[in-house]
Amino acid sequence: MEKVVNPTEQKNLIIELNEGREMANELKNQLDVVKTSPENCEVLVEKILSSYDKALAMLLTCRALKEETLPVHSLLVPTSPIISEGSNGFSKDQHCHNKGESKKRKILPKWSEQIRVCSGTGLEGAVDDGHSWRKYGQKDILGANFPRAYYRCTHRHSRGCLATKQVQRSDEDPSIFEVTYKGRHSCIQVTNSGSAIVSDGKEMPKAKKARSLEKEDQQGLKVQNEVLQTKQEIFRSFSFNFTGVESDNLDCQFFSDVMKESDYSPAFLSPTTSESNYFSSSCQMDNNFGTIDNILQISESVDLADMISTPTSVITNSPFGDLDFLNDHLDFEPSFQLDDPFAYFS
DNA sequence: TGGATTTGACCTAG
DNA sequence: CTAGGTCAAATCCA
Repeated sequence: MEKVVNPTEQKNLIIELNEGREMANELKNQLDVVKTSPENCEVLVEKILSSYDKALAMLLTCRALKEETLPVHSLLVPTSPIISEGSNGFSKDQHCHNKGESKKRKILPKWSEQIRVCSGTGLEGAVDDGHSWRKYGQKDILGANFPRAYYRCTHRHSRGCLATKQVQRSDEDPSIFEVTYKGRHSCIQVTNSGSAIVSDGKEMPKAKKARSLEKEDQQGLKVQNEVLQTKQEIFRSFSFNFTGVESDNLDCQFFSDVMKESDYSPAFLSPTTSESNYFSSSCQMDNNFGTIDNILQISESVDLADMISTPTSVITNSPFGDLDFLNDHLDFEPSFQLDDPFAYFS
C-alpha cells in the first residue's frame, strides 16, 4: 500500500497516536499505584480513546474521500471464506444477487459492526442505527445458538433502497450483536435525536417500533429505542472534518472500504444529510467511549472473522483497541512505531 | 386498514 | 446436498 495521507494529516495523526501512547503509559503507571482512583484511570482511558478515535478518523476521512472518486465496483472487496469456529458463520461469504429482488445473491457493498451492549444498561440486545428496517426473515444458523435476523430498508420498494442488514447475536457473549450491513441506503433517513425520521419527513411510529423491539427481545434480539441515541453517541466519537482533507489524502485504503461499502456512506460522505450527525464536520470528540458501555466496531466483513474469533479482545477494549483488523489493510510491520506509522504502510 | 413481523418454502452458491 | 439468503402469504397490532 502506498503512503496514506498528506503531511499535515500525517503529522496530526502521529501526534494523536503518540498522545494515546503516552496516556496509555501513564495509565499503566497509574495502575501500578494502588491508591490511584478509578476516576483518574477513567479519565486517562477516555483521553486515550479520544486520541485513537481522532487518529483513526483522520485515516477514515482520507480514505473515504478517495474512494468517493472510484467506481463502486472497484470498492468491492471479495469476502473471505474464513469462518471461525463459533462465529455463527457471520462472516461467511455472502455473494450477491444480480436480479435485484430475486433470490440470487447480490453484489452489494458489505461491512460489519460488532455492537456490545452491557447488561444493566437497559440496552441489552439493542441493535438500531437510526435507519428504519423491516425484518424480512430469520434463520437458524448452523452452529449458532441464536437465529440470524434479516432486515431490509423500509423504503426498499418506495425508494428502491437496497440496504439490508443481518443481526446475529454472539454465542460467546450474548451481549454482543454482530451486524452486517449490505448495500447502501439510497434513502436518507436518520435523526439526530433518537427518533427515526425518514427522508419524507415521517417519523417512525415509536409504538410500533417498540413493539417490534419487544418481539425481538423474545427471541434474543431485543432492540430498544435507546440504542439509537447510544449509537449516535458512538458515531459522534468518530466525528471528523471533511473540509480539511486534501485530495492527496486519498491514499488510505482501509477505512474507506468500510465507509464506501457501508450503508452509512451517504452519511459519512455527505454532510448535508441528517446522518451527518454521526460524522459531523466539527471533528468533535466527546469521549463518549468512556461514558457508555457500548462498544462498536466497524470492519469490513472480511475482517469480521478475526473479530469474531476473538470477541473478547475486541469488545473489552476500545473500539480501536484491537487493531488487528487494521493489519489486513495496512500491513503494519510487527515493530510498528508510532513515531512514524506511515513508514509502515505498504 | 395499513404497515410490520413471522415463518415455511424456495432459490442459489459452494 | 446443505446452508444461507430471500420471498411472500399469513398473521399481528396500533
